[in-house]
Amino acid sequence: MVSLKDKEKVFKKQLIAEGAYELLSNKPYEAVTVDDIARLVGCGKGTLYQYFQNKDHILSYLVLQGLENLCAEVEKQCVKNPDVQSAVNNYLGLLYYFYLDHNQIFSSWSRRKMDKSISAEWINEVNEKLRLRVQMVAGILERGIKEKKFIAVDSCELANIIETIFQDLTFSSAEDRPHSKEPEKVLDLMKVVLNNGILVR
Amino acid sequence: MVSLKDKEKVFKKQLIAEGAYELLSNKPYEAVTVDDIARLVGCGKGTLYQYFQNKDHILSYLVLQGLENLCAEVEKQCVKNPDVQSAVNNYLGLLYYFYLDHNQIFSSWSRRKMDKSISAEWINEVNEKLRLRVQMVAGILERGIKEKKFIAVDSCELANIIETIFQDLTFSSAEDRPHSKEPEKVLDLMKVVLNNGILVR
Amino acid sequence: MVSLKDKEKVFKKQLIAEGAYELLSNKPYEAVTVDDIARLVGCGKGTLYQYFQNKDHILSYLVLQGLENLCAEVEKQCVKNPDVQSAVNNYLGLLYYFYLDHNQIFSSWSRRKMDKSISAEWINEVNEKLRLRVQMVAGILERGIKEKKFIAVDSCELANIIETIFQDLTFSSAEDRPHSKEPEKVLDLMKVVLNNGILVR
Amino acid sequence: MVSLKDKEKVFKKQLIAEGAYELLSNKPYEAVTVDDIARLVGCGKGTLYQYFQNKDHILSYLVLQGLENLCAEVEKQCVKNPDVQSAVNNYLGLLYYFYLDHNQIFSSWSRRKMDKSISAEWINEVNEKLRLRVQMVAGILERGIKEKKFIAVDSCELANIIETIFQDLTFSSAEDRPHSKEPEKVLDLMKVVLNNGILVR
DNA sequence: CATGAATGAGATTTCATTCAT
DNA sequence: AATGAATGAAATCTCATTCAT
Repeated sequence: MVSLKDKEKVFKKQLIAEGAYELLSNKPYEAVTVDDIARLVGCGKGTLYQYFQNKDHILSYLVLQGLENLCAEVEKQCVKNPDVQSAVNNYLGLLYYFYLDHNQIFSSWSRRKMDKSISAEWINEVNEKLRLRVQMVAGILERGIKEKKFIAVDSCELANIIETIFQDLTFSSAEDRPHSKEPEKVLDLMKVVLNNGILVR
Repeated sequence: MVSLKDKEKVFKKQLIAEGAYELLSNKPYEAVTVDDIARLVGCGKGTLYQYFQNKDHILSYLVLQGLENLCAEVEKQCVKNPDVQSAVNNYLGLLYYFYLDHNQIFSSWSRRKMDKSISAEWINEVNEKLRLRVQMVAGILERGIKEKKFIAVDSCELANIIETIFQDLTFSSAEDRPHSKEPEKVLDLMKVVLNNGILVR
Repeated sequence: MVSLKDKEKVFKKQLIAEGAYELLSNKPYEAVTVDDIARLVGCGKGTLYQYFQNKDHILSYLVLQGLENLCAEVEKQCVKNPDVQSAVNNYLGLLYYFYLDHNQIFSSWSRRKMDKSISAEWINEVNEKLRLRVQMVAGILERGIKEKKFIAVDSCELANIIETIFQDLTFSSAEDRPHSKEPEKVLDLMKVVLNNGILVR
Repeated sequence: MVSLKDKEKVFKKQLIAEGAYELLSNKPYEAVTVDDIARLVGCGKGTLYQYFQNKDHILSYLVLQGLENLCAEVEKQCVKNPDVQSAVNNYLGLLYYFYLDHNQIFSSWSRRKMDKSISAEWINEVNEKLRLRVQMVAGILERGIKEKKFIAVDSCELANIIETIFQDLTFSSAEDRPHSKEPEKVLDLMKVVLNNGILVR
């Protein structure tokens, strides 16, 4: 049984995470101060440090939570989908909107990782989740290849490419490109291109 | 007539830019100090401020110079190429290797831009160049569509998508993905997918 | 008549003091957090503040209690001892082992006192006890001088010097000096030197 | 040849060290902020960090410099003195006044060392110097024992004890003891006791 | 021109103390 | 009476930029 206190702590941690998410998904890590987060959440700076070990821990938590949610959704909408083509299209949609929200956070995270500012433990947790997801998608692609629906390329490699394309398709620097204003149209076009290529048959 | 002094100034500015490029293309902006650059270039910190207004100016200069070089290359290898299909494939290659080198710098730049740390003047200059290039590519695609070689989609939008895909394909966070070790193979696969899609005909 | 509640309070205060003693006699004041003490004692942080006004109060309490215990022992083993020479030697032993235990605490205390962090009231209480003890020893030395057993110097001053020597003999910085591993031998040597000096007669 | 700039740097480092000495020899390390030192020296906080790696480095520098000066003095006044008894008495005087000045700093230093806050390199440098000095004194005592002027005890141990006695004789907590106001008288008494003991022959 | 010492704003993090439950 | 979550002052340290030489 989980005590009331414990539930409250979990709730508050989530509250802080949400405030941090609001800021960190719109501004780069370096431009968000711990004070900013505390102020938005409506608590003192010190309080944050009761729920997270340090600023990087907050970021890592957001990355991991995002990935977990995405994985669950992929499992539901793609892995369990018997039709590989619609499974892949669903996946593209999930990825697209996911990175539309989380790109800034992921960008910040990989930067911090490069600087070796992030503890190995958190890096491992995230890598685990990333690997898991690519495997799920590779499995779907493999299925499609066996069913002769997809071209016969290395499924893992293709999964990685799709992953990367979408991550960066929503990359922050894109904010002033024309397509960013009509995300659905962009997604549709992406699907057409990915499925059929740009060459006329 | 350009005086000797002016030539010297240009030369020295380029020297500094090269040193800065070496550092800024391998580490995020925040992890590179002005001291680092000065030390690598072999001059005093103060000297940098005689050639650039501030640290952000150095970054902007690198971005702009990179784009200019790329534009010139695109003009030569793509715009002037009568065969649209090989023009596009050349462009993919140029983009791919360009971002392989310049991704960190572009990532840093867009982050700074978001923080409103970068002066409007430099942002405009860069946007100008970006727009110019997309237009060049859109022109090629348009040509291909007219020749019935490419599917009939909005050429501008498609140009943007290609642009973004490649920028992010080389995104820094990719450093531990499997494909990062064999860039040529990745590029080939990208071309296949982009040309023909993943669906078997 | 003392109520049961009062007895409980005294008992609990002592419990806290013992936990604090364990930590504060091994680490400098600054390195021991109120949290540490509460955790060792097995109660909440807030509880400590019901028995002590603040962290400094805990320290002062330990100093005072230590001194009181020592005074009682000195009274028993030295003041009431008819043989002045063995009285003094007993005193040296008491002092030596007392400071072996309490040095860190005394060091912390005097540091806090210098910072004016400690309330005048507690300082006075401690000074009172210190004075009392020096007087007891001075009394013994005086007796020895009258009995022509000790050299005729100012007894108060000599008492102070002995006090200080022993306090600092066990000073924390000594931890890597050779003698720190054989305390009894050190004590013996101290006694010899103090009694007879280092000159051969 | 040493350049003018280098000389200036050494001079300024010394200037900062002197300011820091003034504060750190009167207050415990924790009670002195980096700001305090900078303000006293008359420079910005950042300047200190150009001359010292961090706050602990300043402390270590003071400790080491103090020890070096003392060692030089001991060499001159004691080691080279042919009369062992006056050599020892000179040593007592040097030690006494040295610790009168440096006690707070040494106390702070050993506290930091305990907390493992101080880099191993600096600890080694200081330990080296401490060992050197004890050896010098042990040599003198040894000489005295051979000349049958001192009692035949382990010279190293005795040197250590003298060292410790004097370090702590001037220990900060002593500031309100009566003898602290007349340092010369205390020193004289110490010499008498150390030479002849307190027992009447 | 070139320099690099000086600067100080600003960031993260700790922890004694309070106070609502 | 007991608790421990919340607080925010205060500390250290970094680094882009300036400016006297």
